[in-house]
Amino acid sequence: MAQAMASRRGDRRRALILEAAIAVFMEEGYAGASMDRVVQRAGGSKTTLYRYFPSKADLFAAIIETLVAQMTAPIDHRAVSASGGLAATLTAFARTYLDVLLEPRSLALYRMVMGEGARFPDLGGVFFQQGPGRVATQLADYLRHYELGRATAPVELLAREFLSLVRADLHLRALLGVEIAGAEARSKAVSRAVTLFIAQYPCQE
Amino acid sequence: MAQAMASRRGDRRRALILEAAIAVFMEEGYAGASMDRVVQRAGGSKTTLYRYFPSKADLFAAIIETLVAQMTAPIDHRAVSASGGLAATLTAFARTYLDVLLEPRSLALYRMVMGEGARFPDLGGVFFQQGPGRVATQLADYLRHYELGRATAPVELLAREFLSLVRADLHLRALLGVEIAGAEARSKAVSRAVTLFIAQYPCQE
DNA sequence: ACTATACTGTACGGTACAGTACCAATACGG
DNA sequence: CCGTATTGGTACTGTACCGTACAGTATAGT
Repeated sequence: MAQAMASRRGDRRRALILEAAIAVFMEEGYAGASMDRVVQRAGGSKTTLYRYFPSKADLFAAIIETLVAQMTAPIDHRAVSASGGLAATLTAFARTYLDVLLEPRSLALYRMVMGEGARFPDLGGVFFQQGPGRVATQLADYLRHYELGRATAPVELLAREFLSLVRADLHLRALLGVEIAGAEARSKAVSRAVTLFIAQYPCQE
Repeated sequence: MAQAMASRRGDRRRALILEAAIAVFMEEGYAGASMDRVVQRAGGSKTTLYRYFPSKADLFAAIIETLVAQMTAPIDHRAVSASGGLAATLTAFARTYLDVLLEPRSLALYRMVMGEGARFPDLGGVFFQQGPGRVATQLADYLRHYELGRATAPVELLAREFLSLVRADLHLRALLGVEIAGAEARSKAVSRAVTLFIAQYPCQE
């Protein structure tokens, strides 16, 4: 079919442009990124860019959507294969979460959503619900199944607290451009978070 | 003296311009804020603006400096007057910290530093050291004096963990534009942080 | 080979912005 | 009341950018 073929070719061009745009927007931010630079990087022409993305705002929306999907994918995958004790599961989950969070793409995504929240209302809400919020919900679901009786607070709250502990100041430092924590610092943050989280339960046993 | 008088008058104009610039930069961000809008809001002329701030980057640096100073002031003050038990002190300190962190000015400051970190290297480092880093150091100093024997980890680490717990996801949600936590949510976050922090110590006693 | 569709290259309109030049007005000190 | 420093107003330069127009080229199915 002609249409199917065209669509496949079009999809490829679209994906190439989008990938180039992600790179440019990551480096320069929304305001700093120019459509001409995207074209230059993608290697096509301005006309084609505007065929797939009618405006800079549309391109930005597509970028955010793509990055969110890329970011949540590994965590979705990890959440399913949860087996073993509580500490081991929490450790594995937290490490995956932290690794994803500190990727350059994730950091750029957070920065863009924060910076352009004013010009794109609802963006922050959608992002939070579909990104960090969903991760917390997944962890809460696991906690709900694992331990019913001895919960000291609602599982949603417990999940959010644990994830905050995992982020610690590593996320903030990375976002501020101070430093991106290395492997040892991440391991330490995760183990401390698990320790503190488990310590909240009554001491017996 | 003529010079002293002139200097005083100049300082006032400078302060007025700076205040207007803070408002504009808070609303529009660095890239979105225009020097013309600053002039329009400050009510002077472009010439005067450029007399005090030779470039947009200089104006931005002055804004950051001012906001950091305004942000850390209340916490510096609070840190000195620490008296009472551990839980009470932690609660008071945390509440002050959280209130400051969720002020619109602080949120805008964080956003600006994060967003323009690429274009202004060292900015993130200086900000972190002088802002959040100093708060953590103050808390660590208090913890060091308060309890020597039964520490489970270095006080610097304990302080950072506690502050992370206080921030929880309230800071992130505010930065993303989801919502700014109200008084009840703040109280709850603080009390949960204190509870979890104290629970890490051995149960005896 | 023919045709529809996708693509390239580039020039252009309109706009916005950083920073400067220049002159008039005003405030302040002696 | 005069002279000096500071300020106001504004027009201007150069540049960068978003988005469009248009004329031509490659690709793929029939």
